[in-house]
Amino acid sequence: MTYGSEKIPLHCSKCPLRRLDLFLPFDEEEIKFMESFKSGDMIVEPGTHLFIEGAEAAQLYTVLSGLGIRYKTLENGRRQVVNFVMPGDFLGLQAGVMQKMSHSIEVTTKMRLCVFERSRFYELYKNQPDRGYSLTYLAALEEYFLAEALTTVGQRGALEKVSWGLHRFRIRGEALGLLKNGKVPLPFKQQDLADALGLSLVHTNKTLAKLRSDGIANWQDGELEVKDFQALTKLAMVEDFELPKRPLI
Amino acid sequence: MTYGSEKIPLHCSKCPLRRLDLFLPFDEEEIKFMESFKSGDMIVEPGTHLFIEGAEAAQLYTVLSGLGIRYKTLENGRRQVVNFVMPGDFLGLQAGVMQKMSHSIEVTTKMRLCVFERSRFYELYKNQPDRGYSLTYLAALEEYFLAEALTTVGQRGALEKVSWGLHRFRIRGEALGLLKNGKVPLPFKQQDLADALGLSLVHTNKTLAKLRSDGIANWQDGELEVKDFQALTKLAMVEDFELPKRPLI
DNA sequence: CGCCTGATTGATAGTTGTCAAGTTAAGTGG
DNA sequence: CCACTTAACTTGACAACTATCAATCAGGCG
Repeated sequence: MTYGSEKIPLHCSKCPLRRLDLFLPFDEEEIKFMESFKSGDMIVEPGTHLFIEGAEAAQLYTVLSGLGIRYKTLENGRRQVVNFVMPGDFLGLQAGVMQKMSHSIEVTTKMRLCVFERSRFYELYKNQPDRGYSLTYLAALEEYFLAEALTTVGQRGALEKVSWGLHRFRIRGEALGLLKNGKVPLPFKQQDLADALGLSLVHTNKTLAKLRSDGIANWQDGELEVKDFQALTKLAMVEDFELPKRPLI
Repeated sequence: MTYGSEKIPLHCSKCPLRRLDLFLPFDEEEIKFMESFKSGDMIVEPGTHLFIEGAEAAQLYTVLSGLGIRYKTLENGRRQVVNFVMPGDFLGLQAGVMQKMSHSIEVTTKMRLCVFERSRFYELYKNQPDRGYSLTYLAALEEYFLAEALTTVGQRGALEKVSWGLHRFRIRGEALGLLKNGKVPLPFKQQDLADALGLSLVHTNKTLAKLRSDGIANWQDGELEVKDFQALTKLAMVEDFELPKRPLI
């Protein structure tokens, strides 16, 4: 490990994420088990690749803070951003059950991780059925988000796509308690969003400019400010969207 | 249930799907448990909706034979086909762990199903850790397929998309033992494929015509004949694709 | 100050969508 | 048994959206 990683002991019971409404509650016994299951903490720098598409992985992670990107690459060099990684996400579930990962994960901002050993993965199912259940839950959630993204990329136009993306960022950021003064941090590049939506960088840029000049949303200097949430919601066609609660591993 | 359903007892140990190489092996005890877990068989006619987006579901299914479509609809009336349902697929996992389904499932050809009660879902985790593990496995597989589809819809051009779709059908059909005389059954409509790839019906049709006139693949009368598999593979940009084995529930 | 990355903008080209009409095959009712 | 209807598939013409190309601009950093 030359990740520039360092030890930072943090007991699960003190995990700041638990306080968030976004996550399903934990009982004492579960916390105790997870504490024993956890093999350590780790901090990684921007640019680090936590997983590489097609490779096996010895460690699995829960994101405590920081942001990243899940992506797949094609023979022709193009890249599809499959999802954005945010605190609370469990990374490596695929490597846990299947042999390898189907996508890569790159760290965008300094990230703090909780580390687990893949070799002990099956223990969860054997000793803690609830935790196994939670893992299926998380996998089903990922499936849900991916289906939404697929629908967006397949059926929405450019303005709707970008609106959908920003709406999604705003909702997730808010649920994580990152909303301050009407703004959520959004330190990704326009190219990242373009690759997530299946649009070209240029067209994404122009669409963002339109949302800005129409007074709907402002994404600049790594921060997103939604000025007219209702209009954004309408453009994104997600009238009744509610971010589902999720288990924390 | 007015689905025109009928009873057809079939013991799990005699399930014809087990013989296929596509599925991971089962031991005696597992078969015994599944037999007790299963609540019945059912046959449904084309046009039936097994699940409706957003609704809760009391039953979960394993597809024994027949084909179907998973899809989501948007406010503007457009439809995204999220995946095609084939024998061996487990339906309703999302409803099992989360409250509701994020997509609908419609039956395309007469389908035979193995039925389970959602209320007993948690038993799997409690009493049969291996089965719980398998469910996570299946969910992770779905995630994998969805990510592939997302990459296709987001980053490939029309000819590549259609090639990818046909390649996928050919591979899945073959793995299910449906390949006969170089043909696999493909009883979907062009509109279904178009909705899966994020293309218009007209353009999909014209792209299929091109593949046909180029002597690469022929999809007509509900059957797909791949005449130049290598060329198709190249167009689809899936050089080293291997269909992963999967557990059967 | 020069270099590099990311963002921005205008001009142009191309792929894909939309419209409309026609064909084929299969069913339905008189 | 035959006209009529309907669903799915075809095909050509045209419009629209989005990509690509090419510059320019702004900020960070050695």
